[in-house]
Amino acid sequence: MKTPKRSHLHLEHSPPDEETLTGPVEDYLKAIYEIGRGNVSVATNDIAQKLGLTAASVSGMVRRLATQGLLSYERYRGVMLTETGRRAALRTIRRHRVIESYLSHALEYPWDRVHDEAERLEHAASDELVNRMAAAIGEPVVDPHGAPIPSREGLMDETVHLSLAELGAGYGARVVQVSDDDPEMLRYLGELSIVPGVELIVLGKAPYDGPITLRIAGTKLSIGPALAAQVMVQPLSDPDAPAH
Amino acid sequence: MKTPKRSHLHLEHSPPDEETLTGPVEDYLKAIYEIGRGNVSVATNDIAQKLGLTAASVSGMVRRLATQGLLSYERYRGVMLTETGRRAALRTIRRHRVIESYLSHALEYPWDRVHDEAERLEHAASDELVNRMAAAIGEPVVDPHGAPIPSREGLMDETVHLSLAELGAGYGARVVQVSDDDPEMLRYLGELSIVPGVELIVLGKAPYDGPITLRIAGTKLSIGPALAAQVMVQPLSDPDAPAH
DNA sequence: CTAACATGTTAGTCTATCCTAATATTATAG
DNA sequence: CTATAATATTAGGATAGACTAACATGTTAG
Repeated sequence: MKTPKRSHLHLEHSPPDEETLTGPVEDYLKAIYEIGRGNVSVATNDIAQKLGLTAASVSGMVRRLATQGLLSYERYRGVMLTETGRRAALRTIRRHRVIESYLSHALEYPWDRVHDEAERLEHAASDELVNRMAAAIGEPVVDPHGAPIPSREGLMDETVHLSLAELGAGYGARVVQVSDDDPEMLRYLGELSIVPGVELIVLGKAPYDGPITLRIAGTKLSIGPALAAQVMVQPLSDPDAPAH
Repeated sequence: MKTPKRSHLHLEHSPPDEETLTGPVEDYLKAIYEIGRGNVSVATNDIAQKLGLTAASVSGMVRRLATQGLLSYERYRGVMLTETGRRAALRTIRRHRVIESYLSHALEYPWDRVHDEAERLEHAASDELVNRMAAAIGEPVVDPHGAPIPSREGLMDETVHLSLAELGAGYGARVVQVSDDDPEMLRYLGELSIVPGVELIVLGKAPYDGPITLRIAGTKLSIGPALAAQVMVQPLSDPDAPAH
């Protein structure tokens, strides 16, 4: 399928027969994918907020992307990626996450700094480079924050995880993924050893959105619910059972 | 010296208090540096040709770069980098060559493919990334084609080398550097083992721009003068002496 | 020293991407 | 079921970067 399907509108100036998306276009597709988990209709404002743009800018861009067959768009009704758009988004996400992993594993980048660097490199790196990076560090399946890396074929694990804030008192869980875009928060989580792979137990939750008390690797600590909401976990089978 | 000096023109719209050069601007500065070897006045047409643009486009851009203090410009008279422009150019050249070296050493990129990849990455990679790459492969001083890498402080070996085409018959020499931007030519040179570091002897030069006969590592071969002109060499002390 | 050629610049467009301000649509609270 | 709030879109404009066509300046050959 070399030629992307066109939408009903037909304002095109040059035939978009390509795979030569610009940086901003890749950013839009990625944002739309990440907000909509791939196949839900997404609101203009949410895209604008995620990209740090005005809603007006998003309206304009989204109209053009629709004429290029990357998404379907009904005004005032939001936006949904087409299959072509979805593939492009996943390609960019793969690049981003492989680059993050490579920086972390091969160049000892601290985990709070890989995101910004990858944000720029993802638009410049060729597929060949990304694949070589992935091979060099053993084809990782998650990035340093625990986010799943799409395969070369464009498949990604889309499991939705529970957040630590949603976990009931007494439950044990393994940290699966943390939000990746706030370096300061990442440094703080790192200090607390709240990183993908570690196991923890929720000792207690103060009411009215109060702090959550945890035990991690023998240490007791407590964090606020806003932070806990950024930490995705996989509950361990048995309440009160120690991390196996 | 945080504030770049302004030229006579004063059309600026936003204060360029920067270090935030765009990709195209970095390309212009790099091209001007490479054509002028750093401190010679450079012609509009030469810049246009090097960048694959029209002369008209270059005229326009160059005027803007002058208002930003990156180069000095007198219309119809060519262009010369300021100290600020020179530093920016060398920063980009360092990025390019470190990236080429890294791709080659750490990711086993073939030497004919590193240039194009670096051409895109050089605008996206941070100084931190470039420095980590350089450190990871032992602070190389030349790139895979033998071109010198500017230091972090912006100093570069500017030695001008003889080309193989200029070398007299009977002379021995060590290949120092080859032109980097033609992948096909690089593959061919690689097949012939004409790579930086190897020693060779010019056995003969046919007159009227005829082929040049060489011995490299025991093998005899001959190449045309156009190709030989792209190979820079360091003559070895003694004519007829075998490569020591 | 001037005509012809080479080289360089300006004028006027174009596209991509963003913005602000004004307007339109949809959703919601009484 | 309307008035208001929330959301989204259009209108109009800016900037960076590129192009073509027309014009200007320099250089050089007789």
